[in-house]
Amino acid sequence: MQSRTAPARLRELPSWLIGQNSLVARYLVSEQLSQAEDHRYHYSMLAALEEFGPLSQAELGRRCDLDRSDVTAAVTGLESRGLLERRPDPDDRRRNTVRITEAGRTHLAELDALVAIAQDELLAPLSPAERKLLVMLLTRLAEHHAGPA
Amino acid sequence: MQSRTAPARLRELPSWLIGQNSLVARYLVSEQLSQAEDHRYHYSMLAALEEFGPLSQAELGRRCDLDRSDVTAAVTGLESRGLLERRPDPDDRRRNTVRITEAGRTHLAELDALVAIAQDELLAPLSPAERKLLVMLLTRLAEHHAGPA
DNA sequence: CGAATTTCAGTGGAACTGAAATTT
DNA sequence: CAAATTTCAGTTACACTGAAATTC
Repeated sequence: MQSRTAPARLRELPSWLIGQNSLVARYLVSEQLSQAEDHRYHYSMLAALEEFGPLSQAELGRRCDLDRSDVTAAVTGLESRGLLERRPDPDDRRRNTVRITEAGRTHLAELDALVAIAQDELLAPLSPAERKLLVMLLTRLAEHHAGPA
Repeated sequence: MQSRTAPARLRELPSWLIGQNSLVARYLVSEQLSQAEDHRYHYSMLAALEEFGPLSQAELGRRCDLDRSDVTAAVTGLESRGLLERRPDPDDRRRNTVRITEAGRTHLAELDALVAIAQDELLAPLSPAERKLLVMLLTRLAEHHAGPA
């Protein structure tokens, strides 16, 4: 991050602390996923398809908070690697139905392991109880700001 | 953020929770600072100059984790508003010495108040004790990942 | 007709890189 | 000569926008 310590005004700011840790988290996860030639949104997309079943590209974008255009490009990439299938939806011919393949499920399990390593690196200085506490507090914040949109 | 709930795999991930809250935090702080026609790095720079005294542009960039080029542009902007002064350093003529002005200190105090509002919005669902706890945990993470660079 | 979906081309802002000029 | 500083021009990665074609 920065080469010298930042101003105390910033270092004590919750928003700054979250931002710094977000940079670290992004780096650690990206570093792990790059070992599988993947990006963070590849993991999100495969996870969404596994959890919710087949989705249209638009719905996949909503679930993963990705732009429609970026979904189109990413689906094309994952399709060419055989990790998902894209087929026209017979019930609504505007849509493409995207579904994860068996190879995709296998791949997702590998990404799960890589992502878990990154989580452990991120939370290294905290005890199991402290990790649970942190996750609980962050979940409450996230849910508060997601609900009252 | 996303219009529908994200996969559980993601929602339970510490790195994802931090990332989501980081987006919220950035938005809330930016929204407040925009009332003063400022950006987040304006606040960082004025805070660093107030806390550390006059700095070269390079050192200011290190303290605020900003690129040399971006510092040049931002200093020019703040200088034109009279919030800081940029003078050649007589002791090392490669450098510009940047110092905050009285108007800059006054302005910084206003930004402090705006940033405080954003912190309160961000942490709204947490009790004072929980806020302290969260800040403590995030500080430990940040210091761990800053130290062992 | 209005609205949703997919696709592609293009835009915009932000962080960064390279190179030059100067000084240590 | 190597390294640091400032500056500017250009680049790159990334998210997004606009518009077209199709379908609901």
